[in-house]
Amino acid sequence: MGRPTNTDARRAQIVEALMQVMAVHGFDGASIRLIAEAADLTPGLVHYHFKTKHDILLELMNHLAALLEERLNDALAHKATPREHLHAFLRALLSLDPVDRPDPAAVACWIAVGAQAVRAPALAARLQVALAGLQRTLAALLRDALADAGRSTQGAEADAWVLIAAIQGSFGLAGAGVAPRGFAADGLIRAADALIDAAPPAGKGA
Amino acid sequence: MGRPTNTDARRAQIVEALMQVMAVHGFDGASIRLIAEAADLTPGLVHYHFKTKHDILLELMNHLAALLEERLNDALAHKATPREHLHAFLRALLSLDPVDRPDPAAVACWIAVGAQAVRAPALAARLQVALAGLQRTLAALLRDALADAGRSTQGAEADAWVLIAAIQGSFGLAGAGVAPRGFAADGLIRAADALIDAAPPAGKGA
Amino acid sequence: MGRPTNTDARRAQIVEALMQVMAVHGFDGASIRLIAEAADLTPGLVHYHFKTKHDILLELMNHLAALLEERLNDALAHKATPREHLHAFLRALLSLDPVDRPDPAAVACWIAVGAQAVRAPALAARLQVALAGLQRTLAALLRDALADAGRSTQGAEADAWVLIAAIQGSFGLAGAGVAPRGFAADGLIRAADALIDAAPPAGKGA
Amino acid sequence: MGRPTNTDARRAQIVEALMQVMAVHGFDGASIRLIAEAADLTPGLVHYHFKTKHDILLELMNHLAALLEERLNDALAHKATPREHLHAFLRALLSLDPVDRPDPAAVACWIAVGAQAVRAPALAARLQVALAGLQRTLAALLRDALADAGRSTQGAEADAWVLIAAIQGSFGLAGAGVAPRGFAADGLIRAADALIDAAPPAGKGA
DNA sequence: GATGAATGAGGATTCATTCAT
DNA sequence: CATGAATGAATCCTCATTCAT
Repeated sequence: MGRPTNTDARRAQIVEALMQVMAVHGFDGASIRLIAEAADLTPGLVHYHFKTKHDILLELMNHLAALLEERLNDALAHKATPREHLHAFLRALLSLDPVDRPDPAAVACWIAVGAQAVRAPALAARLQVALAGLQRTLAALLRDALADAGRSTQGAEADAWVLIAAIQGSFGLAGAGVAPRGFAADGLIRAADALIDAAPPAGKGA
Repeated sequence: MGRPTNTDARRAQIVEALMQVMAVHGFDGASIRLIAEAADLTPGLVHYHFKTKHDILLELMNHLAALLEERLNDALAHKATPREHLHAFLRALLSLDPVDRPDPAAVACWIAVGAQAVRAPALAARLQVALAGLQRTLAALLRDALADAGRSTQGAEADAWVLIAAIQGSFGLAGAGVAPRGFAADGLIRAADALIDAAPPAGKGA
Repeated sequence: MGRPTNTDARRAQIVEALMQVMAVHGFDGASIRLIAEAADLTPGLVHYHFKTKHDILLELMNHLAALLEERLNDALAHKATPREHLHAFLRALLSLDPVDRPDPAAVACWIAVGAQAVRAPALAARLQVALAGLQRTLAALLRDALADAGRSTQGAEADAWVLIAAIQGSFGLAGAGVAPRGFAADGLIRAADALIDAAPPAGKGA
Repeated sequence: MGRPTNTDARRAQIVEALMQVMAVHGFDGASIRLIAEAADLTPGLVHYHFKTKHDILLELMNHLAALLEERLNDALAHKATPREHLHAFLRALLSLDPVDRPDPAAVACWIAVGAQAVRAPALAARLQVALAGLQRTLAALLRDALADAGRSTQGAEADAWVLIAAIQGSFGLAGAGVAPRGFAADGLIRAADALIDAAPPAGKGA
């Protein structure tokens, strides 16, 4: 039966390496040589496991999406009032939850992946799926909180997109060193609360 | 005596070409050859007018900042109620105002510039200045609207940053083809209104 | 497992190619393309084995120094009277010994390397080591010959430098096609003899 | 009659600039831009006065030859004993005469020109003429000194070449930072004296 | 699986030279 | 005379990818 395959481990190793390198150098700056060095492998071996550099990026996208989903599930596991639930979720997304501090490289990559998606349709498709999932979860949480506050849930869908845009944007601002450090989590929670509180009362049929 | 200078025109031409190419290929993908072709010049001439490719990017950043400022001033020129003022401003930023549709390339570039700023301190500095200016304007508008609504203006600064993050983020989402087309302007205006309506009443000293 | 290395052979091949090309075109004229052609390799491969062109030059310097040392040792191996020893050494350096005619490219390179050393500190350092070793050997031979002739050995150090300067200079003159062909060896041996014969007698402790 | 020509002054200015730049960067490193900057001119104007970069080098060679000749004449003007005469001449060549310290750039250029002469026949020819003139002068001085010392003048021609080689070589060693600073003048004068003192007596017919 | 040599295209940049003004 | 734009070839070097071992 020969030697047991280590392909999965190697692929994970390479994807992780791309994430680290890409966080610093961007996708174009992440040469196969740098990736191989970060993974402690040879360039040739990288291409044995991935046909092209772009394929590594696709797998990294999957990896990031999985990390995100995991984080979401963690946030949803804690039972609390709907509004606290929403707060916990936003904090988790923005990585400020003190219990579980994630890889800052993942955040940096998220921006880089977004920039790259403009010109890589396959990547954009995967990103869209991940974000759509995120939006669904967020919208559900919003609906719960709105209902709990006796408000119409009609705007939940759209509000969820706005919050996601704000999250995505605050990653970018943080990456560029713009905006006061730490404004994001507090600001977003304020905004979410405002969206709930300013929603029209549930009332008629809506 | 001597040949008249056309440097300013040429530089503008090259910056414009970088913007067009960068919107499609990103900064790293915008080779001097592509830029030169887009500007209908020789690669050598591009380097005659700009010492390095990065210098073109810096000038493009200035150009984008100028476009932004112009758009801001236009938005502020129209007199109206404070809230309408704010709405007009947000619409202008998101380029959905039917009167004055801007180059979509500028929007695409804005994202690419943000991604590049992580690795280019000079660029990040320029971006920071531009965004800080934008935040000041937005905060002022918010304050007016809050005051007019009899609300405390205390949160205006922070709220302005959140709105900017949301704007920046919606550019990114749009670029990646994520999120329903056109959600941005309506969503952001809803959010801005919510932030105003949910603010505590002005009242006691706060 | 894995492909066997041929780096050492390739590097030697490239260094040799640089030597041939440099002898004709100088260092600046020795483009990577020319070097690769001379070595029958691709330009890319040259850079696979040497990070920069300057690195090839450094290794060439080492190569030349090794060739020199080899030649020196050969010359010192033949036993004879001290003065004959010195003559053999000078002839060997000037490459006129009919028994062992060296690569004229090596001589041409020696001049080019000297000219380049002005601008390349690392190269200058290596050159200095090689020449200092040469001077030590030459001074020792001079001392032997002086002692054998009953002369003071005090000036041996300085005289060795003068001889080295004359050797270096005659390479240059030969390269430029100046000076009668073949003047160098005879002239230098005459000069060495004169320096010995004109030295003050050993006598008092000096 | 129009504006008076300033061509000669401009050409001299450019030649001088090449000398300064070449002393630091070598001939290949001396770009037209650098030369123009050093001469406080525009690149275009440089090519108005010289068809090619190589032409400037040729004129520089002439300039250096003229400087050399001037220096020789100065040295020969001082009357003294033949041997003192020779000493003065050597000191003058090696630029250690405290009365008239020359441009160190000229010395640095001299080496660079020599290295370039290998591949520029026209340059080599001019260099040859200059050095042959130098050799004639030096041989004459040697002959005087030999005759004055009652020695045969037969070896004067060859000895002059050796001294020139030593001078040329010591420039190179100095440029590369090799050899003890200042060894050159003293060493060469010692060598010249030795060549005279060790020459056979004039005697029979020589 | 793994190594490392090899390739070829393409990257930014420099530069001598020409020429319109 | 002088300026400065313009050109095109050549520069070194990097890189994703392939392949022999």
